[in-house]
Amino acid sequence: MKPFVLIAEDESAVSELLLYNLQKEDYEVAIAADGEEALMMIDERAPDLILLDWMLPKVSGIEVCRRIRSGGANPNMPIIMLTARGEESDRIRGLDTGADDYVTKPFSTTELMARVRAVLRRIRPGLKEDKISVGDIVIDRVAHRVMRDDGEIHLGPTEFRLLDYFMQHPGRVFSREQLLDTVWGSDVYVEARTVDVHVGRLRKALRQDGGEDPIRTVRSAGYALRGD
Amino acid sequence: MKPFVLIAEDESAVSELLLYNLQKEDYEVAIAADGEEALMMIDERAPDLILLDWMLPKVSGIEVCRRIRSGGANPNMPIIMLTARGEESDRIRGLDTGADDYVTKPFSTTELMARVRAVLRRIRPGLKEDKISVGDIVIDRVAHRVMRDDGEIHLGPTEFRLLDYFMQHPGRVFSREQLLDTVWGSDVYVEARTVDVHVGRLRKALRQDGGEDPIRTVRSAGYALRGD
DNA sequence: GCCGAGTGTCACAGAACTGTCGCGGATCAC
DNA sequence: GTGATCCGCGACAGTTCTGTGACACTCGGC
Repeated sequence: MKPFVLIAEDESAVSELLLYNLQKEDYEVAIAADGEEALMMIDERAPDLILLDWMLPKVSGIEVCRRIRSGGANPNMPIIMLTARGEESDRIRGLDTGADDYVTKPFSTTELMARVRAVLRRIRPGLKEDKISVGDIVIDRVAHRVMRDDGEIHLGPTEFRLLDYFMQHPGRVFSREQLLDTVWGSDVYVEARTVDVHVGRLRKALRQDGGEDPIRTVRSAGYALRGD
Repeated sequence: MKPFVLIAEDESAVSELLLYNLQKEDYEVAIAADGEEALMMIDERAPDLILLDWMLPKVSGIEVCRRIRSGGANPNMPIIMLTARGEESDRIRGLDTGADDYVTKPFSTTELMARVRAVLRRIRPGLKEDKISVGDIVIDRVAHRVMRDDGEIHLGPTEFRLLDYFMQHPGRVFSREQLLDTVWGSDVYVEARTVDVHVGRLRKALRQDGGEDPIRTVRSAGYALRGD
């Protein structure tokens, strides 16, 4: 179950940026452009986390925050406030609006993502597990090890990240471009065919002890890990 | 069994900082943002230690402290009070609220961590063992000695701390940066490659009597002690 | 001052990993 | 069938990362 994040922000430049980054980290995301819409969506869709702009049209962010806290479906709903630098920043900290965290604009997206993870981990522990297993494959991200049928499998860094990503979404098909974006990073440029080679290497490593090939090729679409 | 620490603190800046540092020292941590939540979690999850803010929304820290001491599951639950400087600090010491220790904000995190360790050691002796063994390696932190197959191994101070840290988390991979942060200290600046050299020296020392290399290199990630 | 132990940095060689290419086989549309 | 794509895989050159010996520097003991 993906965590569902609601962005309440009227500047589309900001909300689009957040949307892009959150989706990349595999959250389900929705955008509300004003306070009224935000309150409606909070009520209807019960987000796991709200990124709430301080200033919003119709109903301000502060008011939204207050209303959440003072009743409604879930008064403990995690809230991260977004505020422009200097925008009553001193008073904000003093006010007991009840946000879980504050971020001042302009913000670093990586920092914000880290805070999102931190807040969600606190609320929904076990969100990012140390160990995942799919079928007979077990990946231990803390020890950085991969096991299959109690035999250890050695993978290079890229193959490890690739398998890790597949195992977070078993069964799902990813295009080469998607894989390059997430596993390699959106900033590096490499040929799409490179993915094929690494998938090949990953398959070879996983087949070592005579196991079945756990990766499915979807012609003209991409690759997927065979779900269980 | 990891010790479980509850942070009862409404300022997220403070609680996040504590969260980060406590997790780094391998405690299990939870945060309560007000007194009510704190009491609930104390009841439900029986923490080994509470870091309790003096001023808390809904139910104050003092009141939480009083309620713990005057009955409930464990009246001897260790409590470290966090108070703002000058905030009735004189009276606090006079009051018999029954906290085990007091720390005034702003506090040094290293000092607070030391106090946390101290309180837990007093309450749960043997929590941080004097001796740890992983595989055939035994480290005695009190005597500052390392044994392997009944032969003593001499290590320099840095190598000793390095091995000590590895042995607290066998199997886990640490990046060079993490190791510098914890083993060297976050305030000193040294090259990341320096870790390699010390790991090399540690390996050499541990290989003295012909034993296997107990340290695993994880390319582009860091080092780990081979778990048992 | 001298000494030895301990430390941080560097340079270099070798190991491990990466991205690309090209070929041949598999699969698809018609 | 047949031409056009698409994919698996071995090969390879280039790059990155790691292990280690060497060396200079610090620091406390004497």
